[in-house]
Amino acid sequence: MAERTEIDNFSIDCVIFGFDEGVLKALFIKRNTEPGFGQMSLPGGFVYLDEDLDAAPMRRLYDLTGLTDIYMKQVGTFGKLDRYPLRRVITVVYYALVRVSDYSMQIGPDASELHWISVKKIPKLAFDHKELFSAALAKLQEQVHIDPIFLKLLPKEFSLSDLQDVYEAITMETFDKRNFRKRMLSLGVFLDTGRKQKNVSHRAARLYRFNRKAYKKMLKRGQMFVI
Amino acid sequence: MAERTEIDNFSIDCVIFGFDEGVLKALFIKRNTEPGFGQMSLPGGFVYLDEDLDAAPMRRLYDLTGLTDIYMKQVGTFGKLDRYPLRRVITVVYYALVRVSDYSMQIGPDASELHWISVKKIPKLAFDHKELFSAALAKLQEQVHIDPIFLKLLPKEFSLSDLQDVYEAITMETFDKRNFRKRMLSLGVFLDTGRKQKNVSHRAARLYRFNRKAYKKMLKRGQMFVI
DNA sequence: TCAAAAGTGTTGTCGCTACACCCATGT
DNA sequence: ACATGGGTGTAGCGACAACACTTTTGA
Repeated sequence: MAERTEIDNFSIDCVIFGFDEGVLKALFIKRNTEPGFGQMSLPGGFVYLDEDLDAAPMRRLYDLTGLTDIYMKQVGTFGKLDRYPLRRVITVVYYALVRVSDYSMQIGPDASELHWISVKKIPKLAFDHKELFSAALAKLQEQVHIDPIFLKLLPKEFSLSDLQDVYEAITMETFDKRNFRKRMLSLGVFLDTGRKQKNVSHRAARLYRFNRKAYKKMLKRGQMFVI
Repeated sequence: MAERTEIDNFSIDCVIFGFDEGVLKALFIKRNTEPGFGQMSLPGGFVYLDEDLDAAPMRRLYDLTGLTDIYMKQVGTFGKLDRYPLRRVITVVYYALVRVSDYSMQIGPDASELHWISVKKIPKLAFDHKELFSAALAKLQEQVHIDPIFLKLLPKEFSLSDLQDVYEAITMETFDKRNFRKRMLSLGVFLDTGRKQKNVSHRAARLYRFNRKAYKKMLKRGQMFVI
């Protein structure tokens, strides 16, 4: 591949959220270069001069994990003078949502170690990455009421308990099971597949599928995923 | 003033909202340089290398209008390759809220003309500024339910009708007068000053003032300005 | 038979909506 | 006296919160 020019005072950082066994996690890199050697940080990188801004985080995520077609959303842009020690760098933060089960680990050249870490147990991060991460989490918590975010975190077929687990993990609240189900089913966007869970050591749950057409109608009715 | 280095592929643009006689307006510049000569555009400019990102739109607004201490909020960052004809420029959009009555016109060197234009009658704009403007308006429409935005648009003392006018102008909806007042007064954050309008050719309205302490309590109760 | 999670209805309360007329003031 | 906006109350309905037990399945 030919060398491409980077805009070297302009970067992107990604907060990659995944959902794993009822826990909301994010993907971090242990830095193996200075500055910040040995510290955890968000995966990020510079933007190429001949690359759309929104393409940069996608490319970075692909290099890191091999995943494509990932849902990404811009969180905000951070540009304090001292946020990066070597020089002045403005960064745009994105969050991504991935199914951890789809995820295939591919360690790129500048990522010595990748770690999924629970959002409730975030360690000290390099530079101002804690602030970037918090902004992304706050944005996700806003969006969960507006968009069908669970779609990007759950498999195609899922139980209502899975759904509730996602909502509880993101909002950090707990909900009454009956009220939650009533509310979700009343939206009319979940289709009972007739199938059930297999190989579970308890009563098997019904599996549902999201119905996009019904979702469009729901939006026209002005309904949301607010709980 | 000493010359400062600009980051020349990185700019900010401002959508400056004002409220004037019941109409929500935004401030535009008629460009007097190429590219886009003669077209309306958002006030914007480059970021200095030794300047915090968030300081840049404040500086630009000050140069343009002489106003300081203005409420500003980041809308988003736009970075398509072809968005600016001369070269690759990534731009961060901010919106600002000003009281048109406070506003003192000061035309800077690269602004041949400034115009307040109703958000319902936006003309063709230079480059991708229509998209930037629309994003800012959408953000404002979200925020109006969350933050006491009217404070930045109205004088210190205002009538409930003024308040309703602001909400209707921003949301582009109309509300029942009785329900609107009931709702707003029930929040307990508006203090009757005992004063009334002067020199109006109809019954004078009571003037209210916003109570910040009561507002903090309201937030703790989890209430919002949703209508 | 036990453990673990799935699944299921009702009732009360509170908040929202809809709706129409009289009042104060300046011209 | 008239035009203009200011100011007020109620009733019905619908949405949400609170709440506990039975069912299914595999180990």
